[in-house]
Amino acid sequence: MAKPGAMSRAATAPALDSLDFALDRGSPVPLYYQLARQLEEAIEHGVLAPGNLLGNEIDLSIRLGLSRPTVRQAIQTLVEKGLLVRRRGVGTQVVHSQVKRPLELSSLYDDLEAAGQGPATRVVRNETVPASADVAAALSVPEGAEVMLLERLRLTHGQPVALLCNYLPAGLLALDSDRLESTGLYRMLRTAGITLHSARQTIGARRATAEEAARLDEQEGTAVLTMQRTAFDDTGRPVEYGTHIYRASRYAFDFQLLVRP
Amino acid sequence: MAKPGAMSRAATAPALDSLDFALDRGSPVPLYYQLARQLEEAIEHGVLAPGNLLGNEIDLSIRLGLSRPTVRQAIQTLVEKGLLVRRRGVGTQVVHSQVKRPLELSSLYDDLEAAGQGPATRVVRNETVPASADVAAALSVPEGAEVMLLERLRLTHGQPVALLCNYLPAGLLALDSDRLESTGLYRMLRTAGITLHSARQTIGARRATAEEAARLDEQEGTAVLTMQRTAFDDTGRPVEYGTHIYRASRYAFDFQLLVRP
DNA sequence: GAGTGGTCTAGACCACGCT
DNA sequence: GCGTGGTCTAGACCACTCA
Repeated sequence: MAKPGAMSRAATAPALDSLDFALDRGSPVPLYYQLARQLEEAIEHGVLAPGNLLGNEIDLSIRLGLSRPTVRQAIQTLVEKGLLVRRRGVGTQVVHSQVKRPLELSSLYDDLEAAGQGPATRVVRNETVPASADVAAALSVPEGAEVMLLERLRLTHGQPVALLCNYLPAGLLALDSDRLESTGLYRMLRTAGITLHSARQTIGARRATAEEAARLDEQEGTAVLTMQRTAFDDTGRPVEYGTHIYRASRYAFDFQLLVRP
Repeated sequence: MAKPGAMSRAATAPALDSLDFALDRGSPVPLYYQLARQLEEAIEHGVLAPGNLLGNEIDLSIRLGLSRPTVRQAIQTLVEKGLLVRRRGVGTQVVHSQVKRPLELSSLYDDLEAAGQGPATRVVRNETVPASADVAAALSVPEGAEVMLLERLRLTHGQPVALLCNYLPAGLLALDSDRLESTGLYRMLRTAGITLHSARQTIGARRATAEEAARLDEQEGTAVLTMQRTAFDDTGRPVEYGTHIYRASRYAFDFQLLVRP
């Protein structure tokens, strides 16, 4: 009982038979997505345990009244999320634990989420300034052109954690400081109709300057994490450039990588 | 002419008409993959310029003698790579530059590639040791159990860049120091039939200890980048745990994120 | 040899963005 | 309204794994 690994590797079609998936053909939500979502929940809730086989796709599609491609599409999204593994001639099984929650890329999402609600943010500066050389290069604007500068201090539990300095092309959107403190930059971009597509990041380390240390409540010379990021929208135009400094004693980048075959 | 953005946004079916894709139905390589590969090359070589529309999927499939789902599958893989963007009612177009080469996740791949050939690696220790508490927890083995310890120094241009300390479950594979210096750990894992599935990483910063500084040719107290990583195989079992230290003055993590809708 | 996922086809209807 | 991608169907054959 207490011995892990004592049971044989994979039970054939375990609790899956008794699972009833509720598919609503009237819903605007795609069927494959409804199925994927419910499979994901079953895995999260442990109804489908790690190592369990899913049963073959054809049976599944018959049982669910779906076509096989639709079922495959549902499974595929979970494979891409790292929750399921497909093997030819074997079947589809739930990944053996470990890989679960913090799937998404993160780093960007960390900040996305965090900016959304959790930690507090204090806007220190919010104004337009002429672009310096590096900012101009990152945003593809002429040097000296007006850009928006946004400087924020992020805190958790009343303690400063990071110093965020962001630059955006002038006139991209209205940056209301109050909304920024409660809503976060990326959410504001999205509601302004700007759909992010990709971002390039560099993470490094160095010692804090006296001013940085003071702002972060640390001693001069402590090690800090640095990050520069340029974010691009759908069309490939840069929409944001940021230079961030994180207090290494209170913050680390934590994320999960999926190895694509 | 020199004015960017002067041309209208997207030419309808530009050079694509004259592109001849060579699809070999006899090849074991899937058709969708052959097509994806050739589209990708066309984009890389600038035959398909950023902003160009691809022409609708149905015409494409007819022209190529493929079914629409197959063409979609090809396009889909490039969308996931960030090279193409699909818009309803508009079409599929090449992403506006910027996003190109260093697409893959990296960090892991950095090291994968780097370990493969580029920089030199010197194996400092290669032996079995009893697992300490943190190692035991990461590898899911009892504390004190034998594990392989691998300590390497990585150099570029004759300069030390990183101190890599890795732990693997005992008996997982034979670790030949010579091969490790020329082939890299991850490549050895793969050739040993171990297929990596995912990894959890934490990137932080701190000041170097005297010993670390000496090994990295730095002064005591410099800021260094730290990374801990646990890698899992297909079945979710941990196969490797690493604690790495990078010289911040010579190394930074550089990667690209794709924002999934 | 039996069973699995991997690929592929030839249609269909719908939702959305544009003009 | 028209054209686009988004979804879905009901089949088919192949390649691989395992007993």
